[in-house]
Amino acid sequence: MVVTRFAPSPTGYLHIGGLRTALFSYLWAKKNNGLFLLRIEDTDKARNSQEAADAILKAFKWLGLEHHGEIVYQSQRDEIYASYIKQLLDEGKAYRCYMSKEDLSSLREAQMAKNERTKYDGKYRDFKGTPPEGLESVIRIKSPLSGAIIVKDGVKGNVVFQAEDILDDFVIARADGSPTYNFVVAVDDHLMGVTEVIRGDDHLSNTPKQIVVYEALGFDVPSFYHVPMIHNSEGKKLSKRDGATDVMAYKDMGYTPEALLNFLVRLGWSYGDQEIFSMQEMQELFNPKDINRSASIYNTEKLDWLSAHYIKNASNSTLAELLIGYDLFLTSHDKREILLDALKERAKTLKELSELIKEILTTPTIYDETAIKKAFKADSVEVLNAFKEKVSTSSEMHLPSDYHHLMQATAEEMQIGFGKIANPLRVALLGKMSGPGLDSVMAILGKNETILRITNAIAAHS
RNA sequence: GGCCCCGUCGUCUAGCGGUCAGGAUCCAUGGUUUUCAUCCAUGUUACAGGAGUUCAAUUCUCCUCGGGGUCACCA
Repeated sequence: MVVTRFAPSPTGYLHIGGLRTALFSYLWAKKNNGLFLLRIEDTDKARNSQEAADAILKAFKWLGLEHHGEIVYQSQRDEIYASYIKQLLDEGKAYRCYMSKEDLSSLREAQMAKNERTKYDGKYRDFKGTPPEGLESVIRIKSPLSGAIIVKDGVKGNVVFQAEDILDDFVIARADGSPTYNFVVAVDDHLMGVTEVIRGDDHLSNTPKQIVVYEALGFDVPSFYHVPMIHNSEGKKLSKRDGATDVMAYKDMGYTPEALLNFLVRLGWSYGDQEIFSMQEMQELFNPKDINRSASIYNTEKLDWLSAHYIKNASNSTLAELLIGYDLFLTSHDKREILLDALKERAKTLKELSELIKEILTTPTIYDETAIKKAFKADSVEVLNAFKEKVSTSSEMHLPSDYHHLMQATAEEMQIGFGKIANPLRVALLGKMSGPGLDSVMAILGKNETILRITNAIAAHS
């Protein structure tokens, strides 16, 4: 069975990059009828917060990404880690190191001065004497001093590291006894039964250390897929300074989960020329072996296009429901279909759509000057009056076609082109030159509001 | 700096020795439309550079250059 996981450290909100690796992990588990697990990496008590963990969960909920089983909090697993650390100690695969932080940093300085790689020198690796009195100790794992460590990576291929280049006896438990990242990752991934680790490629150089832990503990090493970074426009790793990287900010901007997820799944992954993926399709088609090797630059042009696509293809009832979040209760509006049909292809986000709706439903009080100049000619008042007269004396005015017929009749009777009536009417109804078809606008507004707006415009400009 | 990864249109990408280097987005132009938007059509733009291997390299190898990541008692 395929078991994947997402393992954020709760130091802040869920950002775009994390969401993408979470999505990849989720999709791969789904595709294989496997498990997608969630683990909160909060071993560093000083840096983590429950609020941050909750924020991440909230984002998952909005996006509809569901994880299996209980959430694993590393901060609650001290005894488990302690027992494995004890095991390594007992087996002689790890040892106590009494070097003080001061000594460690002067060791580093000396190495840097000699232009050597900074690493722990193994002073206590084979220490057999009596432990120094009153000194704190950390626990270090015995790493191989030489030889190659090969990370078999599903996207990068086999990556070979030389032990002497990168390894030293790294700390697996701090002075206060708490375990460190590279240790707990390996322990938890094993205990949780994780078979495939999909994560950012900033973790690639940590992987050899984790392999050291896996091997010391006798665990099977899972498969790795290191996903390239998402860069900002400067080509650097996406950070919190890059503006809207909080996933929930996209909700506020009016993007839907389906648009955001579709956008993200195509960042670093592709399936031929296909651009549009429903959640269903993603689950069927995603495969981590098709992940790109190179980093991508974050740019929301395509997100906007995707978002517009999903909005104009959404059903009116779906949109009406989403719009409730913008204080628009179209569910009870009898002109809902006409309104949404007319406006949904003009909005890139739900927020825009809501603004468009509010705008059209608001009686204009100011009229765009250039529009007046362009459309409100000397004979316009006469034309509008004639049209208004027709509207007021007609009884059944409901459909766009009802209004369209009256516009046509007016134009014919006055022997003028259609534009002679449409242009001033547009300004009268909307206050500007652009907008949806007028017949739809009037059907949405209804007879009384239509007459009112025409009357207002005439009064303001005659 | 050591180690590791990466390098196709501005951006997201297809390509897995022989292609007019394809699609999408963006931008521009034209058409449709009473206007705008949508939609449709058309167009501009890319294999970082240099050596090799080969009958043939975007594709394989090496070097250079460029970019990124990582080197903690953070994750």
